[in-house]
Amino acid sequence: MPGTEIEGRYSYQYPHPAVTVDCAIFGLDEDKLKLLLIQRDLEPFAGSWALPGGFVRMDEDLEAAARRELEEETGVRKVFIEQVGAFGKPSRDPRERVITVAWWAIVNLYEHPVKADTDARNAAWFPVDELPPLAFDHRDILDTALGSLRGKVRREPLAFEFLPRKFTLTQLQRFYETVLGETLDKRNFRKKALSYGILSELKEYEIGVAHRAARLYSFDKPSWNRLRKAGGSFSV
Amino acid sequence: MPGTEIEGRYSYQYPHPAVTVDCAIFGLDEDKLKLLLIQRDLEPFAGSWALPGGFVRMDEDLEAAARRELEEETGVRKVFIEQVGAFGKPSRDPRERVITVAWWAIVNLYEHPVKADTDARNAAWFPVDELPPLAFDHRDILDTALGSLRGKVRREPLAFEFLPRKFTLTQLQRFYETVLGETLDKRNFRKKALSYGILSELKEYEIGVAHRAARLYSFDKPSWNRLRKAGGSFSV
DNA sequence: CCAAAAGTGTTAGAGATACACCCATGG
DNA sequence: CCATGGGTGTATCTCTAACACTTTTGG
Repeated sequence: MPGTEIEGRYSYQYPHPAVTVDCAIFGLDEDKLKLLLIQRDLEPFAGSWALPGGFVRMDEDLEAAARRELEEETGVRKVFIEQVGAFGKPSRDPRERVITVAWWAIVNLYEHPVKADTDARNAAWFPVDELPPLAFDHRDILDTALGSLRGKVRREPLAFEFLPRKFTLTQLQRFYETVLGETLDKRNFRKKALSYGILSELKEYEIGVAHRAARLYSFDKPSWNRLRKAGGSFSV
Repeated sequence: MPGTEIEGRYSYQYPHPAVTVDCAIFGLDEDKLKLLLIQRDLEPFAGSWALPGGFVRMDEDLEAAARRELEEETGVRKVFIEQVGAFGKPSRDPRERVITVAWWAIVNLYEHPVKADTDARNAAWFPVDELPPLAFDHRDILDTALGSLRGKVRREPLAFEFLPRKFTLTQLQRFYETVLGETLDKRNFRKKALSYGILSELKEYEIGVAHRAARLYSFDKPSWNRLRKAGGSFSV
């Protein structure tokens, strides 16, 4: 490695830990932020719940490994994922030294319900504020992931990666309230959301609701790109 | 690993890449933000400049490894360091698969000048806006590290980890201007810095300057803890 | 007395917050 | 006609940004 004295045939002169990726997969359900967990069937921590994860293959990019795990668990491709960081306390896995690179993603929970037992593994969505004890150092990882998620969501228009292409302002507000865990003032929220000029007002409305139908909007990506290039930001 | 079917004696069933830490060590010099680089003497990238780094030992925490590298290079202990994240493109090191966990630190450049050639390695400080081409993917790492540094410095009172215990408001302002790469209005800066109530006005003044001596301040950590607990923040 | 940096307040504008009622629809 | 959520505007306040001159000190 850079700055160290390494010979060509050095491969096993240096330690080679196992490296995994673990994914904090968030979903929204009825105004609750939920997390997808897998119940372990083997030791250590057999029976405990854990973040889905797996080994990084030798020729596989870290992000690709995370996406592979995500897809195996949920069937979802092409969502936004973000790295949380590396976790590597020597004792975090009792079997051997395992360094994990953690990621988070936020997926539409309705479209991807559980898809669990395919692997004979038990999977379930838990509200983030009512989680069971987690295996390994997954509680630490989750806490860091949640901080990262909330920070990112505040500063970048991630909501639109998650919402359907056409959405109501109330859906958008709910998204923020649920992810951030705080309530927002309706009028102020709408004013602000519209003020960036990155939402297109459609000539369509919600259907099938037992009350006045809400107008639909879509995310105007070109406007966002222009705004971003002009040094603009997006925050709620 | 969590969610995967692993047996006890599985050690070499799964890939074991090499894992390193690399450190972006920043220092301030005459209103310039500088970065400590090491000139490589071996292939690959012999002669190129690189971030200091090295292998993570099998029983060593990632942060401990980063601190060890930092201390080897600069002699500095007990400074604030922050993880940037893991970088692991399969091709990033031509010799074998190497995943690196990057960190940044900010040290006092005067107190820790170069200390380089102890290892027969050439080390030097470069202004961050006049860097030579870097080895491996270190340019990527650096760019990410700089973003992380600037974000962190804006939101947390890191300046005081770096400045001497007693400092002038001008020194504080310089710190921010240098790290953030932008100039700040003197009156507004002072007003804001003092508004948090986390600076103690000392009854001492700068000495030995050829102009009016500036008042010294110190960081009042208890006040900061109180403010932080009350949900307060610090931003410039 | 000159050079160099310290120190100090006010104003205007932008953005944030607080707040309550009528409207449209389906059942 | 009722329950449910949709939709709207204003006033206040706080925070930010812009801006220039006098003071102190050492040389």
